[in-house]
Amino acid sequence: MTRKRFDDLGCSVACALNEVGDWWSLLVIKQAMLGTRRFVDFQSGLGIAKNILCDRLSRLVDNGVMTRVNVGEHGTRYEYRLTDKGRDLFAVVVALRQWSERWNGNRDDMQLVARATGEAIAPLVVQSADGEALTVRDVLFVDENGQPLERAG
Amino acid sequence: MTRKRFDDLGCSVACALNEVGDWWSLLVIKQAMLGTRRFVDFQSGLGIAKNILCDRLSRLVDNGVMTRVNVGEHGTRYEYRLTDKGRDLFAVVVALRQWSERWNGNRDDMQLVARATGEAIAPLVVQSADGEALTVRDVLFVDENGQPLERAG
DNA sequence: GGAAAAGGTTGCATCAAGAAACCAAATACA
DNA sequence: TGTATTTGGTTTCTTGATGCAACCTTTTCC
Repeated sequence: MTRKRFDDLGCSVACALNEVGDWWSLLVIKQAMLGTRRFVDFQSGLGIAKNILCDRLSRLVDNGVMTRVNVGEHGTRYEYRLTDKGRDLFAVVVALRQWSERWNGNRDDMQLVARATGEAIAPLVVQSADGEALTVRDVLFVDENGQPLERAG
Repeated sequence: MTRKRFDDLGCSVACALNEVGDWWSLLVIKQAMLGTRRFVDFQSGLGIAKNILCDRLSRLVDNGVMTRVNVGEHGTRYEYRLTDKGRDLFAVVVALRQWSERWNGNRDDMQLVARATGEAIAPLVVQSADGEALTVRDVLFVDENGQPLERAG
């Protein structure tokens, strides 16, 4: 059967997962944030099969997350770069990193620091409009009429 | 071939994706954050096949993201609830929601507001230790010795 | 000009996803 | 109390995705 479409579920999260929700896409994006631009570097850096990498890169390009630019002097030699839309996934990548480090321990061989200070970046916090920290218990899902739906416990 | 393992890639993001990185898991978690606890409610709320839902729920339970509690009076009637680890994925879900709304428009039929004020929550911002907003260009990936790796452009 | 690298494509074997049918235990209901 | 329905789940089958290896064309290096 065809893979289920997620963009008609009436949910932004589903819509996002439709674009970057598969096993490899976010890792490709993270690798791009790390500085990788060439096909072979993505391949060796991630250990991904070439046909899968082809498929993911072109899908990311189709969705406007990355662009393919021709850098060959006499023809076809490509670089894949993040667009603004792709770079804006930084918060998602950081959120996943921090969650994994908190609950699974740091299995990472690299760390993320601020360029200016060299210090580790701060934990992401969901905040209200006036700056209060919010957990999932402090929020409400409301429909378009402002009517609240049930909430997690 | 067996699906590639992501937890031995030496990357926290890969490790996180190994637990919640497939198409359905994050949607199940988001649904749980919305208040859903029963098997049938997940099923009808997401339109997911029962065998897939079974598999995802038990995998999430195995990974400590959710718990299965028996609420039957004389036997087996289950509820699936988020653990602290699961609730801590809130920032990831919010990051994905906000990204999707920014770049794909709001296709959501519901909104996320602070329970106390009723106002929409603030956009997530990656910050340095002293509170400066950071983009992907403002950070450095360093290895365990503090040596910087390349970075995105 | 020759060799190697870059960027794919194709074919094949295996695994997961999706739909529907089926099932046992536990409630609801008359 | 007896029956119908709900709940939670398994099984079967078909289709799609994944991983690997081989091959291929253009481009760059020397």
